[in-house]
Amino acid sequence: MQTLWQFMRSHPIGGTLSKNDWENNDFLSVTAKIYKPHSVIGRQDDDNSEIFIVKSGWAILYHGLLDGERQIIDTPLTGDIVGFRSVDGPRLASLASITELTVYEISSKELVEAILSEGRLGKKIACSLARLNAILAEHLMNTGRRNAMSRTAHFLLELEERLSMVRLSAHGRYECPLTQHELADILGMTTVHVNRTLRELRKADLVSFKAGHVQVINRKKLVEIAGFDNEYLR
Amino acid sequence: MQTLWQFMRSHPIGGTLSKNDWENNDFLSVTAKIYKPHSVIGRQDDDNSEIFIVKSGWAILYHGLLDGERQIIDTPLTGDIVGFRSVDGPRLASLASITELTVYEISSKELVEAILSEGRLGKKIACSLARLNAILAEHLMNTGRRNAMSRTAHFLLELEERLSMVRLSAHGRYECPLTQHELADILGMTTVHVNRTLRELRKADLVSFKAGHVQVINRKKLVEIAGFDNEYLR
DNA sequence: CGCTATCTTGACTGAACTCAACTAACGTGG
DNA sequence: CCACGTTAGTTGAGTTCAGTCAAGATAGCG
Repeated sequence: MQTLWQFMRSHPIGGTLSKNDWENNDFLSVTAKIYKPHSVIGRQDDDNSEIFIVKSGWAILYHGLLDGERQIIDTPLTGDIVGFRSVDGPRLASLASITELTVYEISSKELVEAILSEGRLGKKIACSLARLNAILAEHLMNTGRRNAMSRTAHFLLELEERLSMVRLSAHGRYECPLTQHELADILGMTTVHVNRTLRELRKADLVSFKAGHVQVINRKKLVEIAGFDNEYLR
Repeated sequence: MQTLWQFMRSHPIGGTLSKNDWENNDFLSVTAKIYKPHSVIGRQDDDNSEIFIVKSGWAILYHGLLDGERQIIDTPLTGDIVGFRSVDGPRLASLASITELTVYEISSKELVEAILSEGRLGKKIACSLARLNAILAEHLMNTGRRNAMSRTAHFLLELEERLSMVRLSAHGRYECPLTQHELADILGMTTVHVNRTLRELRKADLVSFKAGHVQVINRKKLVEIAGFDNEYLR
């Protein structure tokens, strides 16, 4: 059992709040819950209204379409908020763990009440949502206006940047537990084409993705063909 | 010159606040500014940090890529917030008017201060951003996992729903001042293909888009091929 | 050791793009 | 008021990038 102030200090939401700020607010308690790899944490269309904040591990947030296809909306990482809705209602997307995943689970109603009585929390949540917005907008450019190469390159660079911010990447290297199939559902491509594209990227000595390990080889060129600008992740 | 409470009562952000709620807060004044059709209200990469709230008219929020392509992120409508960022920094996208456009312009810094001192504002902003998130996620499904037909159908249904909420659509009819070229940049397609797709939709007696006028003809079938569920717009 | 998930590759297909030409609508200035 | 330029929309022919289908390789696991 922990209070929310602990979350507030986690990256990338930032830690401008001291523990003291929250002493009168520990009614807003959160439990850190641990899930096994490949478990479903929250299911699309379900009515349970918890909000999740990722503490550690990899997850995917996805929406299944009627024809059996799915689109992965985002890969929430440490500090990211999932499931906040503008109104009461069913979940719009499912959250599933990829690795072992630790999440804070907060009652939606209690979080809203806490926002009402503590402006700093409202600000943090708003900022976090604004950042997610920017990420989604960038994914939209990816699927809408970039070809397979530049799209894949862009996403791998995004991951590198996001992971750096939570100390999970350095020197262009990081662990990425996503399968090519999952990558395909993120990028709006087929598994087969993801495979070919990764081969191309490797052959061009730009970036390699093998056995869950990503290594940026030629950052300058990669950034160029991806049209990558990290400003949106700040 | 108006105070922000006026905005708060506008759809779809909802009007749970009374004028009284804001009497001690009219330091947060906002000016409603009117722009001519096809003017640029805020430019990508610029450092001015106003936040815009659309009062009336049509606008597009877009991001230009290096190769001259652009992706339209959203078409903000009455009540929608544009330009809120998680940190200080340049604009991530440009905002341009399509029709005559009236927007409230609010200093980013002042808005954040107001959020800090008034929880209800923070809640409203957070909810508004969460809704935008849901819209972007849906656009992502569109470009990532739906074909031209169902993608176009989906967007036309989204517009119908969003416009209904601000009383600008009824009985499946609404005015839409977007060109096919703009539609293409929203949907991640080419102008030519948008044209062909609209013809198909018309020929199948599903929906017609002619001369800025949209008419849903067979809603049931249209919803079906689009895989449309309006829940995300609530 | 066999089962299953993941990855890889090749051959073929097709949805959407490109290029190009033409029509329609509109505005504006001579 | 018509001539001209400009923007928007339309259509056809040919191309291409990514998808589909199918088969095999690899590897992790119970």
